[in-house]
Amino acid sequence: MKDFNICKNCQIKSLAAKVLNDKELEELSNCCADVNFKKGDIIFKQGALSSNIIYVKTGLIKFHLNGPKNEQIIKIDKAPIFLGLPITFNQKINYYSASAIEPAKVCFIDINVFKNFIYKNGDFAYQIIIDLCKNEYNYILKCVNRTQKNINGRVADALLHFYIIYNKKEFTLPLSRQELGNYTDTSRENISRILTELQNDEVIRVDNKKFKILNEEKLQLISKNG
DNA sequence: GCATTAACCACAG
DNA sequence: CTGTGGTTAATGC
Repeated sequence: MKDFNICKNCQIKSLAAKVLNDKELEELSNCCADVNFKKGDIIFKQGALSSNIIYVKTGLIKFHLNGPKNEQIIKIDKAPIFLGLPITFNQKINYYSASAIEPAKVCFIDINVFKNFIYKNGDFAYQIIIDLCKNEYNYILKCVNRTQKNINGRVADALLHFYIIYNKKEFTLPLSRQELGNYTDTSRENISRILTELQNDEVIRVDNKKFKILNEEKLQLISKNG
């Protein structure tokens, strides 16, 4: 017997789902499925067919794709987030991949039911648009920063990003040096050098994957000025 | 010409 | 997979 209140009782509803009424939430419960992903699991893959709306309830997600030369990490974001709404609505084939880099609880939602909410419920549609707008802004910001900041600034940005994600100055980096390079548009060699340099300047402490931000002000300065 | 920056390669743990 | 050193090309002063 399917639990029709599963979405209604969900504590990590999206902003969009929060504006649904009881009947709609029941409908949603009837067409969604929870799936757990382990660290490193691919949630959807570049080149594959996209058929569901995907909402991540818990976990950390890496958006990545095979570029002309290397694997590129486009962004790293924590739950709760929707994955690939533009793909699901606009394309058929995924033009990038999404992976869990920390255990993730993911909700798959039937595209047609989701579309129906958009047609029928303006508040719901509005919340989805807000979500897309925030993404647009973040991508543009990231694009400019990536082009105009030097490597030190970009690495500092990345570390500050993880500081925001974990909300702690001490964290375990869920990426290899190679991946951190792919994320900050540089080589693993440069990452290696910059991290030891930051450590020598007592801006951070690094022990393998364990990071600690010692001097946030200085890290902010590097992020700003390189 | 000299310094800086970053990419690329090679080799060692 | 990482860290380090050497080399090189591009750019700016």
